[in-house]
Amino acid sequence: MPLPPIDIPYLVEKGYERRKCIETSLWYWSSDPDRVTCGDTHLDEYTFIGEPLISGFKERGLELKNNMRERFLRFFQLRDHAKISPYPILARWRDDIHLTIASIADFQPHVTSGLVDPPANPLTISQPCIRLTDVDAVGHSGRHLTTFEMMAHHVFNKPKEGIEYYWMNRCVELCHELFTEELGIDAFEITYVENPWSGGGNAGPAVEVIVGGLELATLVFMNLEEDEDGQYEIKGIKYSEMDLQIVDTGYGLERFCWAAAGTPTIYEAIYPKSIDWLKSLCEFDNKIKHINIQDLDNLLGELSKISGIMNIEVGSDENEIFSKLIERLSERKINVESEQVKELMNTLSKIYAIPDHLHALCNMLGDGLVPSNAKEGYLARMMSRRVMRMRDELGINKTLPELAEFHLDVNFELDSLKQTKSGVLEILSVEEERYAETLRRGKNIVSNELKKHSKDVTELPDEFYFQLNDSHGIPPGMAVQIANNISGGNIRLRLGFNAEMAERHAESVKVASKVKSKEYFEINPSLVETELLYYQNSFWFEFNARVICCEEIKDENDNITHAILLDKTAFYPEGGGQEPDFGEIIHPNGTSKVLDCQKQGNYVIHFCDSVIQVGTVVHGIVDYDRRKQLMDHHTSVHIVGGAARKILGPHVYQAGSNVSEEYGRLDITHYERLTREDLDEIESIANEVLQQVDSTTKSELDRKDADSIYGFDLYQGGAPKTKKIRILEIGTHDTQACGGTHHDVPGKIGQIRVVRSTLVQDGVERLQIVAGNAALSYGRKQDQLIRDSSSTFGVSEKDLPKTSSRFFEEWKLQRKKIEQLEAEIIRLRTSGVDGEDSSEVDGVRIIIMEVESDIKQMTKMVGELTLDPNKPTLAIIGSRDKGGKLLVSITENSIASERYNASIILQAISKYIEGGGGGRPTFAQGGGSNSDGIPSALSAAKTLVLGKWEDARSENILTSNDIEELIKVAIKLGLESTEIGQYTTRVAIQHAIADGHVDEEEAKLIKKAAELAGLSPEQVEKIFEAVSDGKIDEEEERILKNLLS
RNA sequence: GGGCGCUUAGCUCAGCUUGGAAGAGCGCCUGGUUUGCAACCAGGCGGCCGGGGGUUCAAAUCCCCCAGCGUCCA
Repeated sequence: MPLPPIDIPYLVEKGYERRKCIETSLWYWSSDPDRVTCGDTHLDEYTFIGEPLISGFKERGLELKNNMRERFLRFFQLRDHAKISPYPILARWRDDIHLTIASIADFQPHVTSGLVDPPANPLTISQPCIRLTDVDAVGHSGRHLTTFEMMAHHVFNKPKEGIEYYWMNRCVELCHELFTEELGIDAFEITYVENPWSGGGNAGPAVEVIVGGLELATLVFMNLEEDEDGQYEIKGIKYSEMDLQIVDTGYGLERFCWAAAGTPTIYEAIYPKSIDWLKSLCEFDNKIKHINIQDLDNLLGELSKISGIMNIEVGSDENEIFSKLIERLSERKINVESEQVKELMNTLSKIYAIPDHLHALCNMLGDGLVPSNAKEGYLARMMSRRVMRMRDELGINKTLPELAEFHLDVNFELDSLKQTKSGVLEILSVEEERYAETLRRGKNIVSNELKKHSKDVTELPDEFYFQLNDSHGIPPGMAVQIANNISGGNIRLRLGFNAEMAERHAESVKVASKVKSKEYFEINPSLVETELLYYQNSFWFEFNARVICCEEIKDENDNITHAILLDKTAFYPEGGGQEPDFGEIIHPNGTSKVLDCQKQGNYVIHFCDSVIQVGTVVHGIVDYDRRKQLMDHHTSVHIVGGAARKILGPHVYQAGSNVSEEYGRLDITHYERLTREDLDEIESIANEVLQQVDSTTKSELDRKDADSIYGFDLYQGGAPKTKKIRILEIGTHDTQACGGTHHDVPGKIGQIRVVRSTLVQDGVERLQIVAGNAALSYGRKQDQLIRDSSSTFGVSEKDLPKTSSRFFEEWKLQRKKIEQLEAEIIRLRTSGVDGEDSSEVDGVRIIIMEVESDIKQMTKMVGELTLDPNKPTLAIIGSRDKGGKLLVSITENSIASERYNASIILQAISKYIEGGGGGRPTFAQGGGSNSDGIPSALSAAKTLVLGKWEDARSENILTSNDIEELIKVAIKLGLESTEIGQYTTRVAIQHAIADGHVDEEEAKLIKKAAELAGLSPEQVEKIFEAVSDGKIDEEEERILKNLLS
């Protein structure tokens, strides 16, 4: 069933009525008898523009925000709410969102799930938030912001435990008092709209508080949780009541300020100095001079009123919006042209959006975020690029750090930031450089694309714009501008293109799959949870315990056969980046090796190589050397992390870590590459800590207390998921929540070396650390490397760098020398080919030879042979290299290239090496798998090109089949000759003699042979007559044999 | 987390569609020109075409895998 109607006796008392909105059909409460809408419809325009609804606030900007916030918080403090300091804007205590998007986000999921107590109850807070979903509307609508403060009062009721502070009625009462008594808003202007809220697995009735057409607050009464069998249904999802009943309110600080200022847009209320500054920087007055607008403020006010009720959404058609705007304006007797308004809005929207974006950016960076091309860091990059793009479009000649510095000075309380001002500016300066690089590359790509089109092209392919945007970060509008700058052309973007692109992106969005934690086997929940001895003392290595479960299992590691649970253990299971303990378990029937150790729920599973009887008491022994080394590395990781933060700045945050026996690995966020000097400094500080900090402090605190004592930098190892938090303090150097095992005395580590750093992701550097014994053996290994290398060179260790670079230089010189000599050999080889390898046919030099070179040298050779146009040459060379290589090359544009075709010749001869090949008519190469066929291939070439058909037959190198094939090729090439005629005739005669029979074809050939043999016409005729009867007698055979010789 | 693009000379990049002798511009070196510099002219040096597999006679080019970088979207 749907939620029941809301009953608010307090409002009834105050003369409010519950009515149904004629536009939205939502139920709302109002004390204005004439009201027919809920207040938040396209019929309700802002009533406060020029006539502030909240009185008594003359100031603007930061001061206005400060005073308004103070009024709000004090109001609730005076009514039994504890004031809570705002949480960070980066929601690092959560792993489902990057940014804090609402005040309630501070308490999710740990408090809202009931796991952890709230920091106070009831409480009030003003929480800075960032929401980037409507980023495109910022500056255009007059009210959208990406960054804002959500003021709130929260209550966490637990009726079952008798904890009940207040619920719906009192909440509305507080809200109503705040608006009417504290801020002096006319009750007639306020409507309360019922609109159930749901999200993130929770839901409940909710009331939107609309004042003067603007939603100033939302009061949510979260008392439902998602439940398939639940009795309530909201937006198709079923819910049931939960134990916790939460009052979740949200009051928009900036909207309060706007309602108090009555400025045309929200931006003028909160960023007035920035807007004035930007206007003067881009010479706004000059820009709008030609637009000829009489009363700008009036126009803007009306525009804002209209756009406030028009619900401008991203992707809606720009032209349609503007024509509607013009229509509405003319109804108000303001006559302007569409183009004028468009131009004005295009400029103003950027002037409005820049301070908003800078505010979000400074908030993020101020909280220690490092820009990146992935994850939360990308959000900062996106915002900074938006700012730079708008700045460039306005023609403002200021760097990003300059813009940010002004913004920080004017709109921020600097001491509230974690990051230093210079840190923020330095990071932005790096971002600006990277943006310039992206732009430069983009220009290159556009320019290359233009080369593909004619000069008067007016449209570029869609695919080009899509790719330029998605892969190279250049939006279509900018691409067009760049293109026109380069070509001076008249390229335009197709209408509706941007909307199409947004649609395309929407299509490609897929739902991310949830990762399930691994289950090794099903554990009976009645079994007692494992008592963790390693937390009681991290140097507890031997213990007695009782086996409570032994399960036979299969594992990748063949030696592991059984999973064993004990009632208590000193074996540390893999977790928090620390690898598991190994060791052995001694039991009455022998000793089992512990080869792996994992945690599942609250159980520690020991993976062993043999069975142990359930119920037996066993003695566990943890491998001390391994554990000591793991602790050396793990504690070192914390020490190095603290040292890096000291050296590099407060933005250094742990982005992951891994601890093994060989080394420790620590990923930290940082905005530029680390130098060896940086690493040396970090290393030095880390080692100082070993000297100076006598002992570490380990404690276990309630989440609520840990948050308030240490703050949220505590959770660098990941979002905490438990009620109790284990904390490791290393003096004043570093404090972290960590479930790993650690030294009590840091000095026991001995020494720490930061071996190297690598970039694992944009904005994340990985430090590799060795400590304790691993540091010692690392040093030894390094020494060994140097000893080995220097003994190879036969020099002392200190001469190694000098010697190795000398050797390297010499090696390069000698390699060059070898190449030169090889070239020389080729020249010699090719200049001396006039012997048996070379001959001449009708003015073309023919070179056919076998060489002992690879294909690269061969190509150089034929280059030498055929590049001279004064010496028309056909070169055919073969080599036995790699299954046989053949190369045919012909001097281009010469009589040789007219006569021969390299590709055809190559194909005719490459079959002798059982291969193939191809190429151009003047250059062809091929290879095969039978290098012994090279001589046959080359003599085939000789036969073909030199016409030595007789030699081929008599020398018996080629079979008659081969020769017949070659003859076909010769005819294809147009290389017919007397000898081909003679040869084919001879073959015909032989056939005739052999089978004692002559057919018509053979007869003709024999006649031709006779002619070519120089017989007189009479003799020829006689022979022809003799054989043309189809039979051959003895006399005729004698004549034919004569012919053959 | 997902999509797309890129990786070739010291630098910036063509070449890949359609496999067949690795290119251009800048820089560097030598020479010419010049009082000298810049500019110009001629010549030269400089490449495991990111790594690994595969297809093919033949791969910078086609296919698969990996890495790095970039970029858009979550």
